[in-house]
Amino acid sequence: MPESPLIGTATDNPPVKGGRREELIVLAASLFEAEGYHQTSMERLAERAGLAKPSLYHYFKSKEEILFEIHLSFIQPLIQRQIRRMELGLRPSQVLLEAVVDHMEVLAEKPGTLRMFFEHHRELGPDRRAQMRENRIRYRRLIEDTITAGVAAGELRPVDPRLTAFALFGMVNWAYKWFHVNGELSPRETAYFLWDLFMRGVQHDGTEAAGPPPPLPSSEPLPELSEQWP
Amino acid sequence: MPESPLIGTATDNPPVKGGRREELIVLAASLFEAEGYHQTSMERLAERAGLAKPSLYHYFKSKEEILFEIHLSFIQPLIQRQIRRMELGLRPSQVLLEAVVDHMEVLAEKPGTLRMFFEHHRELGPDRRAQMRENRIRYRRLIEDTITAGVAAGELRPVDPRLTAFALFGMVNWAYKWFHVNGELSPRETAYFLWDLFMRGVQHDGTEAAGPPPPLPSSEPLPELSEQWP
DNA sequence: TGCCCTCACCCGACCGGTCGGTCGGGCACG
DNA sequence: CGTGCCCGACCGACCGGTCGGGTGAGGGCA
Repeated sequence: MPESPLIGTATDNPPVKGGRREELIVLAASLFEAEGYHQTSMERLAERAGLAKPSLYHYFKSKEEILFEIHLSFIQPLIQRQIRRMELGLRPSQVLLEAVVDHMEVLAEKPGTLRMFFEHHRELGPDRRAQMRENRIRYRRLIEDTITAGVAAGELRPVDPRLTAFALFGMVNWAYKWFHVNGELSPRETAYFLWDLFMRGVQHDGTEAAGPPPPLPSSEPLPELSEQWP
Repeated sequence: MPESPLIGTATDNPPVKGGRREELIVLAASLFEAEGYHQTSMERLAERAGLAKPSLYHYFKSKEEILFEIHLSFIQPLIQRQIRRMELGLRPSQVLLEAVVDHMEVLAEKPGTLRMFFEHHRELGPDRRAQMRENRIRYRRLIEDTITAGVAAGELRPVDPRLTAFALFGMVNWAYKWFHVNGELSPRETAYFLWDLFMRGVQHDGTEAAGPPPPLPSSEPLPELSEQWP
């Protein structure tokens, strides 16, 4: 049984449409990644697909629809997988690690997808944009809930779930800017590095902030620099 | 004495050009933020500036030049301030905090600047893009060096400076996606939250990873989900 | 003081190119 | 003989950028 209609369904919009469509979506993402979304014309995409431009419109109603499908192909499995994981009764920390791994694997397997998702959602029309907004919020809540569960289980110290989720998202999502397939680190290793850093930051501190003292109020910063800050 | 020529200089290109130019740069950034870079025509920008389109070309040679100036107005002060801070002999952790604060303050004071810097650098022409690449790398090295210094000073546990810098950048830079001026947290408070989380993650662990055990090798994840991951 | 020239600043009207998208039709397979 | 798939040719809109010219404040000069 499908999701609530607002959230959107993957490829039921076009009824059957064989695997070619999905190939085109992946191809489009990697082309947009390489040459930029706005810099890539439909003509160019068709060329790379071995088609003429009008043929693309046999598979998609518009360029925006392609962009939207790229979005869906990322967020839908991510949400579903996260839900399943949470149902399995794993430790919250473990759930978080697997979520991070999911992200990093998309990075490796569907080049461009992450960039489109993070940098071009505003180019979607109002309806689709709203739909993606729902999906984003929904996924974020899942992560927040996992964090909250981790706190309740005593795995994490008491933290603000919202801010903490944002921080985790930042660390992980940012990787699309620097992660290279065929780099020294595999997606899984990268995921583990980031997750480990995050977990350490969020664990109970045996010594109650042993390191540098919180300099929040005292650090009115570098007065002689302030004025040259426009 | 100015920087190396490749790195670029702020507003010496146009010789004098009163403060109007800078106003236009800030206005453009906030407009691009609100309506999208490609969705904002020069006509529209002119309108919001109370000018006719040709008048814009009195101040800028092209739309790309505006984009470039937005980039510069962010990265130049950031680099200079970071260099100065490092020369002052503060504790590395303190230097990092101030750097994070810098980011968050730009977010509050120059809306749109961060988004342009992170999402539209690929729209710059080859020369300017290369120039910004230099600046990026340079700034990253400054942060990496600060991290290395922190390790040397015993403030941080031994970590990979490159990966750790990326993680920090992610946490901090991502804030442009969720931070709201007039939200509950000020830029400084937000900076402190993120910095604190980071520092905890990077501190010496008194108990050598007291929390969850590293599940890297064992966690071949959820086989029954794997196949539905395209 | 009055004149003119310069130059920063401004604009209505226009242009050329690009690009998303369409039209009408062709081919082949079940 | 429909239907999935494909295409050459075309169109309309938009947008970055230009052209040629206008205005007025300031400054040198007689």
